[in-house]
Amino acid sequence: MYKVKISNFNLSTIADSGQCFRLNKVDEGTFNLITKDKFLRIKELPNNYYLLSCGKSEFDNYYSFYFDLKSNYVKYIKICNKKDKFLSKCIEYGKGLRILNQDIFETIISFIISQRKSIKAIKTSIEKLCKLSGKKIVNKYGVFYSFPDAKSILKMGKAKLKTCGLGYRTDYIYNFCNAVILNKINFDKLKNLNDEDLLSFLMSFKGIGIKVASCIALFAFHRVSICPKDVWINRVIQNEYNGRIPNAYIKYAGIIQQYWFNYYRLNH
DNA sequence: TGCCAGGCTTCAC
DNA sequence: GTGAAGCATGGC
Repeated sequence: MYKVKISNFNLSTIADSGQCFRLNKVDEGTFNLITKDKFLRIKELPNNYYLLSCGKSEFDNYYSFYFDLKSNYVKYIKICNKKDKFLSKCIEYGKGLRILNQDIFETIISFIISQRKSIKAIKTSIEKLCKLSGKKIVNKYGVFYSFPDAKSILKMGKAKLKTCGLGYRTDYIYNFCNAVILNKINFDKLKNLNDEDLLSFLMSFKGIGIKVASCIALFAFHRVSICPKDVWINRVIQNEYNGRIPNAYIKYAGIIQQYWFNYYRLNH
């Protein structure tokens, strides 16, 4: 167990933000997080303290980066034009938001699943996938399942994979996993690509278009200028900004859109 | 119960 | 290059 103080951090907001799908509230102030094959229990304590089920070294080496705790969100928030009442409202509403650094493979599969699904439905599909092909994790908090790797997903076969409620996305996922094994894709090397090349690489796979590629680039590669445009963000841009993102926001458009998304999705 | 969801591919034009 | 049709399924 490790107790640590974290400022500008709100687990409920992050859990509802649609960037990760396995951070779940189990009780008021208590959350479970499964990333890849790791389980974490987090409990909120008074005065911005948190009790984590991991040790200090795991926190320093993994979760501090995962939750993007080294970034200064006050700096990001300052970009907001004070006259922009809409964004100010979104930022106030989304206080404690973080753009996570998630596992690349897990993020790719999760966002292929995400297309034309509600967040609730995405979570259901992902849990089924993990239960059918992930590794069992048993601890004092319960029974959980790791996020499977490409090999485990392929081993299931298409028919079983489809029972995760994937519909026409089944082939996309199956083919991507096949490519991972056959082409021996080195995910770490992708980190060296510039934004444009990274998006092109991701979009070379069937089932990954500009929106899904942008989500992957932002939520797994931390490309904070890339702005995924889904139905909600398009509505915001149309209804609040006359169809165009203000120039001042372009550098951190990925972060700005996350505040927009959180607010707009839950208030319209 | 019909409509919508963190869209993409395919096919006209 | 742009626009529209078709797509599987869960959740509300």
